[in-house]
Amino acid sequence: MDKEGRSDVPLGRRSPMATTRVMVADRNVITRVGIRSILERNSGMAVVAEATSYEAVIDGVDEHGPDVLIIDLDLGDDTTRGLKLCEEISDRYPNTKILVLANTLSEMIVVEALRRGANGYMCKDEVKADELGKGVKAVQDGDTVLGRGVGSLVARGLGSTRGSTEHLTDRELDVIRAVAKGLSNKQIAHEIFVSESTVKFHLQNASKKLNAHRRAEIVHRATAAGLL
Amino acid sequence: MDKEGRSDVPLGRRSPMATTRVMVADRNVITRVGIRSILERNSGMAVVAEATSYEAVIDGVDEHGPDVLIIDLDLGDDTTRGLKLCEEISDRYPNTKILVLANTLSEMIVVEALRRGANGYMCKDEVKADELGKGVKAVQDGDTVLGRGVGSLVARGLGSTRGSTEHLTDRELDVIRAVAKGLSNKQIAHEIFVSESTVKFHLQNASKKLNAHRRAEIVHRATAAGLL
DNA sequence: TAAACACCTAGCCAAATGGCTAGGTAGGGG
DNA sequence: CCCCTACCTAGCCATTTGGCTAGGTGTTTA
Repeated sequence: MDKEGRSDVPLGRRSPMATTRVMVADRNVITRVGIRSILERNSGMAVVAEATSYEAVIDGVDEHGPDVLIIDLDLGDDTTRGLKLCEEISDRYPNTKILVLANTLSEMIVVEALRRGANGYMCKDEVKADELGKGVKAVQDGDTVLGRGVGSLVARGLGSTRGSTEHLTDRELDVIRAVAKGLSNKQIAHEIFVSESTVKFHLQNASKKLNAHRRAEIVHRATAAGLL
Repeated sequence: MDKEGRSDVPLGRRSPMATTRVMVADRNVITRVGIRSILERNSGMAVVAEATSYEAVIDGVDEHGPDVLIIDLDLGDDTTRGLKLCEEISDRYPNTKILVLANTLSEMIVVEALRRGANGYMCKDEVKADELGKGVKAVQDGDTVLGRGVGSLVARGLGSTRGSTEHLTDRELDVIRAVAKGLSNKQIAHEIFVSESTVKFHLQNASKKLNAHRRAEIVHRATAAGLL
């Protein structure tokens, strides 16, 4: 998996030309083509790489050292991996700015992504064609970009006194996924090899974090947040 | 908005040229641009209209009489409207073939869409670039197209003895939405002005239709099916 | 007109849930 | 070293649920 070396090539601003080198990570061809078209239409941008899986993102960034990585966090069946990827990329390749382009909009994910090194967050369904290019330029310049709707969402979140943005632990997610499958606490306990009490414990904690009071609501909110 | 007339022009195969006239309905710019790029890349196709709302779809079809309408059923906050739209379009404009291009894949929605006049169903995340063009051509030729993954899904569904594809009634959806909000049966009963018994009744029916046994699972499945 | 459907209501009972208190371990970081 | 976090367990009790049976209405459709 690990391709070794290659870090000897200086990343970022390597070209004397003013073209912004963009990499697109999205499992959806239509979206990739769309982004490419929009970006290459007018402004001096070039899509130099594409990826459709988490592994390919790392490889691509390592190989092409793009100025900006446009990424949909949901590249598989575990959005959490997308978050971790942000952390890894921003950590190992600080010259590559990250612009998250998500399908769904959830305060929790937005905050989490930014906390882990993303430089911008936009929502596919909200963004207008020209905003995409501007967003890419902005993150490249070191700005933090929050697309249409995203900014106000986060602002509202910050406004509320409570830090409603605590993120769920792995175990809590395990339990929630099981709940979504319709399992009882007893069944879940058996499935993940803990006692029923523990299952209830995790659910109680998840309830508080998600501000829900019934398991059906927990599932709903977790789904809406894109955690499932 | 409404450009008047134009319906005097005979629809379909109007042009001596072989170009297929396509209309794209999707709220997402990126997707619209992507589809346009892919279709116009090689094959003799032209995107003659776009729409981003349910109303605009009708207007657009009426005005441009496209050969094929590529549509994402989810153009607002109620997928059900997308289904109804299929019915209306295929009813009033039989010369316009409908190719559904969905984000999510749910047997229930697929079957329902086909039943209501859609000529094809593909999933954005699964489709490959060349398949899109082929799909459009195929539905234009009168074929029924089921994209990658869709076919096998439906086949599996038909294979199972049970007609697991019954669709939820309005009332059932009301109740499920309330459940997703975390309300108890009592609260739901109060909210929609029926007795608690009725709420339980609707939930029992929904359970059977969705093959779920717990309200959390009902919410999950309904969400996965794009009904929420 | 009969069947089919969506809709509404009642009551029963075992099981599951939510909300709480009150403990325990192990690891990481200041 | 202590604090914080994630993780695990126990018990209590009121409330909610799932699953059932057994009715009712009005509308649409064959």
